[in-house]
Amino acid sequence: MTDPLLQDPHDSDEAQAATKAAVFNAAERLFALHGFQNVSVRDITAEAGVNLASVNYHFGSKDALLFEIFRRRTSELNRERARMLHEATARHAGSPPVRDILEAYFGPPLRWGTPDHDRRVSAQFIIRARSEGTAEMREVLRNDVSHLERFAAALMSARPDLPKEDVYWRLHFVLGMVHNNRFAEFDRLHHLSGGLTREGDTEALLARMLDFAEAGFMA
Amino acid sequence: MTDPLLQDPHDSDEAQAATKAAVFNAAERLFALHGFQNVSVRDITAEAGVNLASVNYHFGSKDALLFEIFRRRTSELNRERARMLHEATARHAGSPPVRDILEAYFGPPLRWGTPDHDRRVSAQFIIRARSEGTAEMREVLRNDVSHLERFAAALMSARPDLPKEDVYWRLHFVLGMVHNNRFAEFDRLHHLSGGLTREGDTEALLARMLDFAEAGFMA
DNA sequence: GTCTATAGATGGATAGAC
DNA sequence: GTCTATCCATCTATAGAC
Repeated sequence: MTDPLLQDPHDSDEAQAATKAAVFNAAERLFALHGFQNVSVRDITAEAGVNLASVNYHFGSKDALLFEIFRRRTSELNRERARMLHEATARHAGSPPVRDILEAYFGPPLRWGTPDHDRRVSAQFIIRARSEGTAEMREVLRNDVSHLERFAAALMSARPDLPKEDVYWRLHFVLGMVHNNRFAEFDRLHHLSGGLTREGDTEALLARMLDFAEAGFMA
Repeated sequence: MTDPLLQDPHDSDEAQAATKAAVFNAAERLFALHGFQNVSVRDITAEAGVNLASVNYHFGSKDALLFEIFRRRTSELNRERARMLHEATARHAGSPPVRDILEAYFGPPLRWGTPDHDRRVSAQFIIRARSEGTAEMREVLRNDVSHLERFAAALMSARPDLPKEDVYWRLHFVLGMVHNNRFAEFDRLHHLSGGLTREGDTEALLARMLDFAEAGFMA
């Protein structure tokens, strides 16, 4: 009975998993709020209530931790987008209209960003990754465009008359609209408009974005 | 004749100004290429061919240097935009159409970004400032919206039927399109499109952006 | 496995010689 | 004013005690 191989491993396993998860979540929140370079391993372990060595023990290094958060969140986001695109395709007999395609791309990150949504920090993390990421993350962002290929193909199918070059450029413009939804930019807009704009109503914002982007695509 | 007050100050003044300018230009280029946090004072002084203490002597600190570059470049950019908006207003008897307003906003940063343009690094510097800037820079970006107010007013005048709230949101979308014109994003688009998109032709890109944004504003 | 103590490296800033 | 040498703070990563 004292043979360690016969001991129930659950207690230590769960404790270890809990520590790892605490580090993961603390890191994601701090990175999303303050930026990658402005958060130290000390900040993370203090926030998570674990000891300083945990980051290296569980993830190998600060950069590896950053990369693991990045991979998991982008994977989840793109899976959700793919699912919505798939559903739109099924609804429209293989070729959904532009608006439905764009909604599959806009919807998930926008809904994640809703105040009080449990994925709000994930949304900000991903936005930060694009401009502040490590060389490794940027390499992935630059080369891993497989999820975008499906959207580009769907858009070409919806607008077969449009030269492919134009579809790609318009997709680029649309990406810019999405990436610009940062806290700081909302603040600025709120200040400029004298409080007229309220980003809290996600569905209204989504509708506005779709109106704008759809018109641009139909030009 | 040995009184220092009577000496011609030009030699030392010019040498000092040359050192300061060398630091300024080296810093702008390195910051634009590699990001603010990835460039050290040592990198800058080595690139400029001056001694390590020059940054602190001429600018006070690394952050103050960063801020001075930021202030000068944004000031120049917004002055150019204001001039173009002013000219468009004069051309159209006080109320230019949406496309001309947008061109005054898009044109200057896009033309700065043209390959081989002498302001190409300035354009990238400004784009980086938005997402990587210091707290002080972000404070300015958030509060100093005076140049945007003129554009918002012009757009409201061009679309008096549109609720002001909509004008502000669409302006926000348009800003996202402009801010997304980074080297990394062009690379990604180039990769996605299999080489179909060529950002080198600035006037063609400007026309594409105006087609898209104008349609979005007219929706 | 957890935690402390510390190594090892880097970078911003500055004193002081010239 | 310019430049070297150095201080001092900060950070990641790890060795070693428990």
